[in-house]
Amino acid sequence: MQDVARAVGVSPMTVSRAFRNDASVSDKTREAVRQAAEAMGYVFDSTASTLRSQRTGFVAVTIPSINNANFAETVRGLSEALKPQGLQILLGTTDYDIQNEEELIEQLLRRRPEAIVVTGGKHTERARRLLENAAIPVIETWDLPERPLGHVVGFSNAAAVGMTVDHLVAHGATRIAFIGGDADRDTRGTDRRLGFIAAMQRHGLDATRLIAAGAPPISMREGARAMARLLETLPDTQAVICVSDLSAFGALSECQRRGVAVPGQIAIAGFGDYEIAGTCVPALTTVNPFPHEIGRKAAEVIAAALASPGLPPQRAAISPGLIARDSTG
Amino acid sequence: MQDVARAVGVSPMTVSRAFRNDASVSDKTREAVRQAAEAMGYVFDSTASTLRSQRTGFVAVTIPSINNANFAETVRGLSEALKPQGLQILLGTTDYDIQNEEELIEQLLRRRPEAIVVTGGKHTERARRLLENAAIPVIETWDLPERPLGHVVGFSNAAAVGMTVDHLVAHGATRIAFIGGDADRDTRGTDRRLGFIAAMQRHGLDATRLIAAGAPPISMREGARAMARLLETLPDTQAVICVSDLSAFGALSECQRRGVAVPGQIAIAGFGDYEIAGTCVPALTTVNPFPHEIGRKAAEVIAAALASPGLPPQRAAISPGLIARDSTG
DNA sequence: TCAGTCGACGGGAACGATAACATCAGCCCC
DNA sequence: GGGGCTGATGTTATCGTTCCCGTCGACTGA
Repeated sequence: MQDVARAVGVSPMTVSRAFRNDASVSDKTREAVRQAAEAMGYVFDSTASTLRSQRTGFVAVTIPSINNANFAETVRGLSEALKPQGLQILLGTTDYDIQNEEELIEQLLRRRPEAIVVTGGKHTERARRLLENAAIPVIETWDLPERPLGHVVGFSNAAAVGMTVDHLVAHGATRIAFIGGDADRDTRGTDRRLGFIAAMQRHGLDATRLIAAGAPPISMREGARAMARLLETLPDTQAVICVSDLSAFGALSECQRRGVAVPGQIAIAGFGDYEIAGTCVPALTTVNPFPHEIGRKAAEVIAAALASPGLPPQRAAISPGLIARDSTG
Repeated sequence: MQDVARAVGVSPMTVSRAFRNDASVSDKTREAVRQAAEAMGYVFDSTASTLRSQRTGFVAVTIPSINNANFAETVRGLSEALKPQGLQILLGTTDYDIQNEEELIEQLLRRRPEAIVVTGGKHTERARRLLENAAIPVIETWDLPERPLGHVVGFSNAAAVGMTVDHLVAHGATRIAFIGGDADRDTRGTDRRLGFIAAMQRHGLDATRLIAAGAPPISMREGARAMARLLETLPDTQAVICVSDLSAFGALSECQRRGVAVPGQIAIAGFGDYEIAGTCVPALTTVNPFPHEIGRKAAEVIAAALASPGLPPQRAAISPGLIARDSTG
C-alpha cells in the first residue's frame, strides 16, 4: 500500500480510503489509485484490515456434510443473501458428529466471524459455552431447539414427519414402517423417527416397524438394503416413510428390482424434496423443508442482529410443505 | 492474551508459545495456560497471528457449484488431506461463470491464502494475472489445460467421453446422440461435447445428434426434457450419452414414463458416477472421474509445493474409469 | 471581507499476535 | 571448576491496515 501511495503521490491513508468505497476521496484520486494498484499487481490485504478494524467480513457456517443437496441449498441461500452485505461464508463440516462440531466451532471462532450459523440444536456443553462467550449472533438452523443459544431459523423435524404419517393414514394405510439411521448421531434423523412414532401412536397405530439402516447419513444403497430387509421381515407393510429422499429412492429402486409395485403393493414417502423425488418414476411423496429459505432467513436475522446489537433472540419457524406424489397413490 | 498471561503469571510470549504445540514450553506451564484460557473463555485470535506470521492457514478453493456431488467430493478429499497440515479451506462458488470466478479469485486472494485450487483451466485474462502475481501455489483441477497456470490435477473430459463412445460402438451402436448444455458457460460440459464429436468422427460416425438442454448445469428435469425432444425428433437413435449422470437419470425417467425400454430400445450413459447411477434401475453406465482422488492429490501437491517453494509445476493426470452397467446392455 | 462549513487528505498510534534475539538457570563433562 | 550446551522464558519491534484527530484550501452567505 505504501508503494501504491508513492506511485500515485498520496499518503497510504488515501489509498486505504480509495479501496473502501465509503470514505471521502475524490473520484479522480480513487481512479488513479485503482489503476496504479492494478498495474503494480497490488491486492488489498484483508488480514491487516481485519485486525485493525475488528471486522473480518466472515460468517461462520457449520453443516453436517457438504455432499448433501439440502444443506448445500441452505448455504447457497445464505451466501446469496450475505454477499450484498459484504459478508463471506467460512464453511466447515461436522460429519454429523457433535464432537467434531465442537472442535470445528473453536476453529471457526478463532477466525473471529461476525456471526455463526450452526445446523441443529444439539451441541456439546463446551460448544455451547464457546458460542455463548463469542459475543456474536448465533443462529441455529434446521431445528427448533428447546433451549436455543440465540436465534433460530428452523422447523420441527418430528412434526414434518407427522404430516407424512397423516397423509398415509388418510389414504388408508395402517401398517406403516420407518427406515432411518440406527444411531443418535444424526439428531434430525432421530427427531424424524421420534416424530413418526408419536404420530403413529396419535393415530392408535403400531409404531414398531422401524428399520435401522446403518450409521447416518444413510445413502441410496442403504435405503435399498433396508427395503430388502423390510420386504422380507414385514411383508404385509403397506407404506414406508424414509428419513430422506435418498434412502427413499434406494428403497424404490429395490422394489423395482424385485418387481414390487409402488404404490400398488407398498407406498413410499421420503423427506427433503431432493430433485430426484420429483423426477423418478413413480415420483416420490416428500416434505419440502425449504432449505434455501432457511439460508435466506438466517441471513436476514444476521443483518438485523448486526444492525441492532441489542436485538432479542429471533425465532423464525419455517413450515415444511407436504408434496403428495404418485409413490403414495 | 495479556489477561491470560497475567492470570498464569507468565509473559504473553509464553502464552503464545503454549497455544502452538511446536515451541519449547514446559508441560506444566502449557497446561496452566490452557486451563486459564478455558476458564476465562479466551479464544485464540488467528487474525493477529496471521498478520505477524504471514501464515493464514487458508487454502482457497473455487468450485462451480456447492450443490454438486462431484465437486463436493473433491472438496471433501481436499479438506480431509489438508486438515492434518493445519490448513483450512476457504470455499467460493463461481456459478459456472468465469467472470464470477475472476471476482471470486480477487476476493479470496485478499484473504492471503497459502495456496489456491481452482476448478477448470479456463479463466479471464485478469484472473490469470491475479493468480500469477499471487506468488502462491495454484492448482487447476478437473481439466488438463493446454496453458496451465501452475500445477494441474485433472483429466481430459474429452477423452473420458471418448471412452464412453468406444464402449457404445463396441456394443454395436452407430446412431448415438449427446445431451448437454447449450452454451460455452460450463467448459467441462463443452469439452465433453467436443470429445463426443471427435470420438464419433474417429469411428466414422455421424456426430450431429446433439441435443442442447438449456443453460448449464443441466439438471434431471432438463435431461428428461431433452430426452423427450430426442425421442420425438430422432426416434431411430440407438444410444445417448448425457453430460452428467443427473441428466442421464432424467433421460432414463422420461423413457420410463413413455414406456421406452432401456437399454432395449435406447441405451443411456452418463458421466460422473454419482450415487444414483449405481442405484437406479437399470443402473447407468457412466465414467468415474475419481473426484475424491482429485482433492486428495491436489492436497498432496499443495503440501509438496509449500515444503519446497522452488517445486516445478506438477501435472497429475487422473485416469477416469468407465463403469459399464445395465443401461447400455 | 470574514467567520463558518465542508470536502479532501495526512500523521501517528494501535489492533493482537509472533519473529528474532537475549537472558538465565541448570547440567554435563573433561 | 569453568566452558559449553540446552531448555524455558522474557523483551522489543513489527506485520499492513485503519481509527482518530488535525490541517488546509475552497466555497458560502451576510
